[in-house]
Amino acid sequence: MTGTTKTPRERYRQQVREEVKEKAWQQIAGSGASALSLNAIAKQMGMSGPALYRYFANRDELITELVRDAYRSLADAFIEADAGGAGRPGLAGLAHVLRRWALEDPHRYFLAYGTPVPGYHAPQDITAIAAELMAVLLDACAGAGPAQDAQSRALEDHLAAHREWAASHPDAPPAALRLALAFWSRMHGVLSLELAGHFNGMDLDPALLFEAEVEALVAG
Amino acid sequence: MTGTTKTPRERYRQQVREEVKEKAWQQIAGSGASALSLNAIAKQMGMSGPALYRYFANRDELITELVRDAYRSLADAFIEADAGGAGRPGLAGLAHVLRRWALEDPHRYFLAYGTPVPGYHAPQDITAIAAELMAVLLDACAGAGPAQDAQSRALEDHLAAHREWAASHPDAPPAALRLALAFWSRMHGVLSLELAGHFNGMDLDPALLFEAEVEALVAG
DNA sequence: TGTACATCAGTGAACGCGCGTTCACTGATGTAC
DNA sequence: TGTACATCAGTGAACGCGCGTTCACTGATGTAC
Repeated sequence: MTGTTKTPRERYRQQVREEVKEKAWQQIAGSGASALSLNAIAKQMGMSGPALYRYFANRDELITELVRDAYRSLADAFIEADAGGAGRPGLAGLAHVLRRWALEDPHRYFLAYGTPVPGYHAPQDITAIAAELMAVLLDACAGAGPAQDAQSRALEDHLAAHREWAASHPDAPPAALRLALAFWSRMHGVLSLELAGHFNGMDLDPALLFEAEVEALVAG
Repeated sequence: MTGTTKTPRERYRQQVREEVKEKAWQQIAGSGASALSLNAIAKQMGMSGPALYRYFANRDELITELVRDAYRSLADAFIEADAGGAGRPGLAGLAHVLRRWALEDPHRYFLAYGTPVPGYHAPQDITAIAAELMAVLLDACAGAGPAQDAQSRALEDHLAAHREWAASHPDAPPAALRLALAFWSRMHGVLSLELAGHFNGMDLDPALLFEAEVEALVAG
C-alpha cells in the first residue's frame, strides 16, 4: 500500500486511457503511426471525438504515451530476463528476448526504432528508459573479448573517450561498449529488414539469419 | 541516336516531371513520405493543384516514381563502382558507396529501406532493380570464406535450397549468399540507426562504428 | 439518510484547414495543307 | 508564308472527406453536512 489507493473515478479514467491506447495500436497496425487519428479512435470506441480530450491533452501526448509504453515493455522484458533465477541471460538470451518482443508487435518496434515520426521529439523520461535497457545490455557484454582488427581497436579508443551514453557502467572496458553497440546495430539490422518485409519475396527463413548473426556476435 | 529524339513538348513534359519530383523530395525531407501532398507541391511550383494530374495519374504513381528513382540511383552507384577501372571494389568498397549514398539523402534511403509506407506495394520493375543491386553484391561476395560456426553452417544449408533471390548467380557457393545477406543486414543496421538519429544524444562517431562493422564483415 | 453542491464525463455544433480528385473551360503551342 | 485545325498545359470551381481542436452545455457521479 504505497498510497496508490484509487477512487472509482481514477480507476475508470485509467481504464479508458488504456482502451484508447489499445485502439491506437490497432490503428497504427493498420495504417502506420503517422496516420494516427483521435477522431477515428473515438468513433471506434463509440464516443464522440472531443471526448478524448478528457484523457489526452492532444494527439502528440497520445503518441508520446505509446512510445513510452513501447520502451517500457522492452525494458521490462530485458530486466525480467536479467533477473531470471538460473544465471544471467547472456547476449544470446537478450537477443532472443528482443526478437520475441519485436515479432509480438512489429509496429511497436518501429515506433521505437524505425523511421522517426516527422516533427516529433521524445521527452527525456523516455531517454531514461532507453538507458535502463542499455544498462542490462552492458551487463551482458561484460565478458567481451579484445578487438580483433584495427578498426575495432580504433572504435574502442574512441569509445573510451566517448562513453557518456554508458553512464550506468563507468568502469566497463571499451570492448564491452563496442560489443553493446554491435549487438544493437546488428540485431536491429536483421529485425528491421524482417519486420519491414524486405525478405518477403525471397523465400528465406529470417530466423536462421538471425541465429547466425547472434552466434557470430557472441563468438566475436 | 536510338530513336530518342524528343519534341519540344516532350522535353518540357519531362522537365516539369523532374521539377515535381524535386519538390517532392524536399517535402519528404521536411515532413516524411506519408505526408507527401500533390497540392502542396503544386503550390510550391506556382501552379494550381489539378495541373499536376497532367504529369502523374495520382499520388501513388508519384510515390512509385520516387521509390524507383531511389533504387535506380543506388543500383547505378553500385554498378559504376563495379565497372571502375582498377579492379573490383570488393565488399568494403561497396559498403562505402552505400554509406555515401545513404548520407547524401537520408529520406531517400528510408523510402527504399525504411518502415514501409502503409498500404503501398512496390511494382515488379522495382524488384528487378533491387535484383541488379544484389547481383553486384553477389559478385563482391564470391570469395567468401567458409562458415565459422554451427548456426552459419545451418544458414548455408538453408540458403543452398532457397536461392531464388540470387537467381543472377546460380552457381555462387552458399557461403557467398550468406555473406551477401550479412552485408545487407549489418550495413542496414548501422546506417538506419545513424540516419534515424538514434546515436544523436550519444556523442559518438557513427563512422567509426561503421568502419568496424565493415572490417569485421570482410575479415569474416 | 437525505439534501445541496461540486466535480467531471461526454455531447453536438462549429471553426478552419488541407487533402485527392473530377470537370468544363481558356489559351497557347504545334501540325497539315 | 498563311490559314484551319488538333493537341495539350493549366485554371478555377466544385465535391466529399476527415482532421485537430474549442466551446457551451447536459446529465450523471461523487462529496460534505
